Amino acid sequence: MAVPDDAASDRSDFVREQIQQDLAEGRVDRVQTRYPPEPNGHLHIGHAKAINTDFEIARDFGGTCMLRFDDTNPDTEDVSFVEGIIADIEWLGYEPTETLFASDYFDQLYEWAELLIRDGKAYVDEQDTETIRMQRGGYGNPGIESPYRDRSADENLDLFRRMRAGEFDDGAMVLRAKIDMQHENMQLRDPIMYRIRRGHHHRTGDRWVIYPTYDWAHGQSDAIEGTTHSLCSLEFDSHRPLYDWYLEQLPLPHERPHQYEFARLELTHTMTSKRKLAQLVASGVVEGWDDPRMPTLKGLRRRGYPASAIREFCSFIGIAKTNSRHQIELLESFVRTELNATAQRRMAVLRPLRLTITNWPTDDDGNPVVEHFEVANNPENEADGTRQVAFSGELFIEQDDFMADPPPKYFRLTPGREVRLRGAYLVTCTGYETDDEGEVTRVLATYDPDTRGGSAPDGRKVKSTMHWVSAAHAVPATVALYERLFTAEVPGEATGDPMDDLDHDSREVLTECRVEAALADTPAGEVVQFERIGYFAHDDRTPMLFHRTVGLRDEWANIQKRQG
RNA sequence: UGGGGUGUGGUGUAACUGGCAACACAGCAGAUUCUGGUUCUGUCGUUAGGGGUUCGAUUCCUCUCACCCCAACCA
Repeated sequence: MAVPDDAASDRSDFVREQIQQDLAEGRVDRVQTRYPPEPNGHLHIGHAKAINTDFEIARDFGGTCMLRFDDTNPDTEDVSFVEGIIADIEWLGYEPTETLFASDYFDQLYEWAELLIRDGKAYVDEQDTETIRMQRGGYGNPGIESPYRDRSADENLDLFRRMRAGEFDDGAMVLRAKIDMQHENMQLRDPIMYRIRRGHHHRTGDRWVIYPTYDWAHGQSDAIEGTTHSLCSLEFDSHRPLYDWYLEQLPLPHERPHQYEFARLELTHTMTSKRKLAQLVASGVVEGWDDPRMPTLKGLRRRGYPASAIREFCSFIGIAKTNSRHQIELLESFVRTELNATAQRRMAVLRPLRLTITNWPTDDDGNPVVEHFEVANNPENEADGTRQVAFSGELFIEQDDFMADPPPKYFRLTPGREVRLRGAYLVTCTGYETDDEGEVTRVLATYDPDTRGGSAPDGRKVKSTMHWVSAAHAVPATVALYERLFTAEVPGEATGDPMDDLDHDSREVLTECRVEAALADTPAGEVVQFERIGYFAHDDRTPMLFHRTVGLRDEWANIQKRQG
């Protein structure tokens, strides 16, 4: 099993402690986990935590981790999901020891079902769904035993074989485990093991018309594969006694696996309901499962979230049994930390405002002089080297970087003030032009020729350094800015429907951006830092389209917020 | 209703199983800085509630409260 070793391996949690104890006391002599998705949808950030947990725990104990598809419901599953899940796990950076399918165990599961029938521990029930549900009791009502509960083993066997042979219609009968209709745990009130379904299965085709339920397939699959520690989410805790009961009835090829439950990952401003996510896609609120606003792994990837940042985040938050919701800001801080170290710096002007250097020289032919400056690709990493950026007398700066009448603590360009154009010169604002509506259309400034490279020989300081592009050398680009898809921290908390908290303006597309020429060479999918703005992912199919991964930390924004 | 699970700063996670409640994110203040970024320093603030055992309780006992899950022929 190959997994990256960037995650902390010295952390402790209730699962790791359990495993240590199992090892120490000789209950197991190896560790095997599995990640068991149903191939009926796309993986999202919540799944990343489960994947991280299963793979990292196995790695910490020198064990193995399988990828097993729990494909026991032909109605909802599809190969495209199998392929998507495999690709997403690989992207996340994990390599399963083996990729397996519960459907490969259908024969074994069937044999074991017959064994239970012969032992008098399972029976065929011919009642309909509604009746069975009513008889299960609950909400203060006692369970009622099915009239078919005490059939002979021979009769059950005959019926079950004919179920498999396709003699009965869908829903006509089911195989049930014979446990205890008065059990206080509802899961043990004669649970369904098999139902008749004529859907086409993505792997077994039409070979089967009966399909095992989750409970009858899951633990047995774990056991067949040799799973030692079966980790799942909290809502399965009441299934654990059933998990154990089934395994106790069967001759297993390995030691018995045990199930442990931990809390799912939830994030603020994020909704991970598969059905509702599908609704977002279907209604066109987002552009697809890989829309950069989606919490899917495909979406996060397109947005520019590094897989390593997602892994680090998952490892950091650890596993616990408390239902909780992590702040999306924490994930974002992991993304920034990773990108700060790795992303190449570039200059990009998102909302251009013309800046004219009025004392800029012309050459012998009367054309403005063009100079080239060498700037660092990443000040955090000298090995990333430098690049050349063209500079001349006509530039674009960010509209936000000039104010004719600035509020307190505004450090940027304003009439009379000197600032630095990053890597180039110190310039002083001498005036500005406006249109009929008073909008600033052009800023005028003079440069100090003695400050070439950006520092003054007399050592004077400026309060602000600003990014810029040369009007004649910059190239156009489209930049998509994203807000949170859901405005509420807990989508749906107020009304019960997450869709009520949807921000229908969560994407702003800027088409007039001017960016430095080097950005045209950015590989598809790569994330760069637009200096002073944020991290942006070059789209993987549309050249010169950039998605904002996450903004830089912005103290000025905080100041403005406080100023109201 | 029955059963199961969980409660620690604004948020999330820890605390050698009885011994100074810590780490991160967020916030605030300062230093550094050719990114209002980064980095560094400081600061803020926590054991759901009552009772009990104990020299000492987040930890043990007890009662109460709150929240989550199960009661599909989904997983």
